[in-house]
Amino acid sequence: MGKRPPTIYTVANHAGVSIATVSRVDRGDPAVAGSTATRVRASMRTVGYRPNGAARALATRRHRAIGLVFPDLSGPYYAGVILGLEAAAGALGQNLFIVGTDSRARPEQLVSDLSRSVDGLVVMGRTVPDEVIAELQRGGLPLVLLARPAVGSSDVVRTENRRNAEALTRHLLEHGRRRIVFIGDPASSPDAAERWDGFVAAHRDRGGPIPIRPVISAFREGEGRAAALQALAVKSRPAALFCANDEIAMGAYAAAAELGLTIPTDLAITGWDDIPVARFLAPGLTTVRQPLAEIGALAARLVLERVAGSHKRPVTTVLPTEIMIRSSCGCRSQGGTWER
Amino acid sequence: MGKRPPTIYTVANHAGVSIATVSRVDRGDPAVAGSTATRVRASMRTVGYRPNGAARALATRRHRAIGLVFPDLSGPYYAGVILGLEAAAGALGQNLFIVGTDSRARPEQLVSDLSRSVDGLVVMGRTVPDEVIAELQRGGLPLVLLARPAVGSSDVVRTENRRNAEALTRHLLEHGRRRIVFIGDPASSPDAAERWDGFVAAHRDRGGPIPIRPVISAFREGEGRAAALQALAVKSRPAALFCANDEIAMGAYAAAAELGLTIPTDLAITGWDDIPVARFLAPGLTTVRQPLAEIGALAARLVLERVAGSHKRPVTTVLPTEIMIRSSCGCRSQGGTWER
DNA sequence: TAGGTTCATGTAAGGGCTTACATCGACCCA
DNA sequence: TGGGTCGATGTAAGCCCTTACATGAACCTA
Repeated sequence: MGKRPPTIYTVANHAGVSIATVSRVDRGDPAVAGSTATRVRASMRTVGYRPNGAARALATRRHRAIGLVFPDLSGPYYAGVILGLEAAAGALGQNLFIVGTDSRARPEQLVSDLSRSVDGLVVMGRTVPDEVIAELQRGGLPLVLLARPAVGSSDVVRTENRRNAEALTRHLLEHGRRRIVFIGDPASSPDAAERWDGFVAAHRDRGGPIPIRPVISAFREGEGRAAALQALAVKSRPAALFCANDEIAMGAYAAAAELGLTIPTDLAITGWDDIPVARFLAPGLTTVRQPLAEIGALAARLVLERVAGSHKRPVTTVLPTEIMIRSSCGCRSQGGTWER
Repeated sequence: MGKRPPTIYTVANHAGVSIATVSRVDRGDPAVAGSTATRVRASMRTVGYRPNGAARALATRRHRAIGLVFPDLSGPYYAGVILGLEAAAGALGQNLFIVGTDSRARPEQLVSDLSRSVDGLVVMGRTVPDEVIAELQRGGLPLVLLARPAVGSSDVVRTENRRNAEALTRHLLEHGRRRIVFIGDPASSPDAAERWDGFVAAHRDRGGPIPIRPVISAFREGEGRAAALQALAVKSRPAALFCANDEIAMGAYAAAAELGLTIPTDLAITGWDDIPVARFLAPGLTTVRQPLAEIGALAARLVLERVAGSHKRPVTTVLPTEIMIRSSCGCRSQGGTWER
């Protein structure tokens, strides 16, 4: 019982070579003669050798891994970003650690724990106190911040919010929807705040005392539905709901259905993110596409560049977004035709 | 340039203690006197010490991490499982490596690479050749298989498919829907195969030559829509579509809308998984709930039990599923009321 | 006051790899 | 034939921790 697993020494003995040669074979070093390599590989197989990653990491001083800290792993938005991050990290030969802070008691502890085992870290949203971020940064850990205000000199990846929020709001206003309610909490994230800014700016441009009221809500269907029901319960019902993300918009769809309101005739609804299901809703959801996978991929690349030491100056990248006009804003034929 | 990061020795020097004491402080060993601990912690902070996880892993022979191999990280189904897995792993103090095989060229390579850095592995679906699984198993790596046929003596976590597929099909038949088409490829996964089996069994029970045709499709909205359009294009239009998962069902909703068919009056549709959005569709989607988070959590627990060596005998767990009757099967009032 | 406990800390031997450098033949050319 | 090259392999010094065991001081008891 408790027998030790085979190590590089086991293999070396079995094959009658030195551990250096075994190591070279394992790493595919071409300096090893073909015949030797074959023999060593055979030995590896027969003794059941599985190289120890920790030992390798210790010797090379590289973990070959990056960490991703998320507020919450669920939801299509996060899934999209993770997907892109994972693919990019993988393409660069790195493994990906993921950690969701929502399920954990002490995020700081968790993050500093994670930081022991990675070469760099991607931190998304308001998951970790700035202080912890700064601390890690001071320790020299390559860091990329996603959808989060900058801290010190980290790289930051964000997406364009303000301009398109303004454009989309103007679009609704120009279609005669005067009374528009913003559903989402501007204080919940920098992204939400910027969307709110754009929303307000569009109204200001048009002049006049137009009713603008943010309704607080978490960014999930259930909360969106509740907030929409509340927003629609007033005497002078709004003509449109500007939802801070697509999940909220889906909740708003449900609310509209419950109240017997037809979209977009009685009520226009817009979302944000362009999650995969957005186009399958009936009517298709007008929303703003974020390049989810690209956000993740870019973050991975940046953090790995830092790990490799190739860039020093902190970079803030703002990725473009794109307004996807479908039917829910009242633009196209109603019906639920399937649209790109 | 290239200055080495501080190690345990740096801290020991700075604090005037031995490295053993520093180690003890770092791990919270209560044997250290309070005053010493305080001093050491101060030194850690001032020199900017970040413990090296690889060195620790090497010394303890534990990576404190498990790996998760996925076919594809996107989609609500996978997201749900990952979420549960991550939370459970985190609660047990383990980190989680995730790897999606879809984005990678050589899954075997990838998995054996990953296996160097984890104490155990969770493999989901048909992502990796059985041979590779067997190899790892032989190497003594704790392994849990998810939604995948057993290989050798691994633990397996699955969910109940057949019985509820049969019950759901019978439900449709009893509501007078005679012509039902199964949308999904039974060959694509054991889960799909079992759902198909249940679907067939229900028909057999009712006797008679009822049209049963599986339509091949990947498990995504787009493919579901295409398959549904095809299924509905025949002269004697089916009265119901039994979709192998919810994403396919969403595609079917889109197809129905395009053809001007009302759900459930003209066409009943059922899904599988009960992804979060299912209840927000209009009409609410009748589907079968899988305990997504629980699947993941259970897998994490099992693999960690194996790591700890507490259980040896391979276990196959089949988690129960639950039929969620909403409106799309024709059961409740039509309209889009929001239902649990 | 000698011997025994207890508590805090130190010593040193690993843990399993990578890699700079040394070694050793074989081969080549003058 | 001697010296030089080159290619394949070995030697050994790390990489940074953990932990069994040793040490030593302080305190207690008979």
